[in-house]
Amino acid sequence: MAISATPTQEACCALGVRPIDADQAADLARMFKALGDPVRLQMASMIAAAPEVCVCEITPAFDLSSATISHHLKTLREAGLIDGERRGTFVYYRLRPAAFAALSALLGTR
Amino acid sequence: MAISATPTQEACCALGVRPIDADQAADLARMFKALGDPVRLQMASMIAAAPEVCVCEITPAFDLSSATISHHLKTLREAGLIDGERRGTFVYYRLRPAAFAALSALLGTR
DNA sequence: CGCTTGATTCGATATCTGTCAAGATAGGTT
DNA sequence: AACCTATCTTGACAGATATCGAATCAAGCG
Repeated sequence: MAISATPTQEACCALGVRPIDADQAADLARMFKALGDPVRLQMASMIAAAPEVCVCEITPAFDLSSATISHHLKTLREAGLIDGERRGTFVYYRLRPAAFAALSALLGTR
Repeated sequence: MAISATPTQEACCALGVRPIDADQAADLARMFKALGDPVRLQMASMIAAAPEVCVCEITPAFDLSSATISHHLKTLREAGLIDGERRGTFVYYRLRPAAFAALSALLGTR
């Protein structure tokens, strides 16, 4: 029996409602992979806790060089999870709520 | 001012409601990392689409050796995302819905 | 028991990733 | 202009990861 378009009780979550093709999988996997590092996950958590966060606040929160911090922020940015904006000397990052909502919906039951 | 227990409008999602400590971050990151590979994400999607799926159905769905398939399933299993059970010659995997619900809640707005 | 088939583990290898030091940019201040 | 600070980029390297073939384990069957 084929998988129907209407979600049946068989599917645990949206993930199972319809098969994921390779292109979608690549995009989504990039986002999950970005969250798949403890440092980046904590960064995302920091950024999620406020409307925006300055890199100058993120850097001292980790025992890492600023090069590494910058690299992780780039990874999150290129995955589409955060957005950065320079204002004067400082750079501020904020979350992209739509990206998080999409991932949440994919994993969620309803 | 400390971050209150009640989510304010500042927090995009549960991720930002309270800071994630390093232990939590490690556990959660392992789950996200497991989903952060296109092959494993498609595997999870397959498994999510049915109550349980035989490895013998998963293997031919990818252009990979069975050793590699087994390795990816182990990664998902060790991340706590799926459970495997041997019945006779075959091994069947099913999703752990609680794990997916937890991730979904973490990323979701509400 | 020996054989076959499904699945996992082992060993090897090529690639990817996290990290830092050092150099480059951007923007403000004097 | 020269200088300073915040951030990013580059280059290098150690450790992790994806992949395979071969060996091994598990279970049914002759």
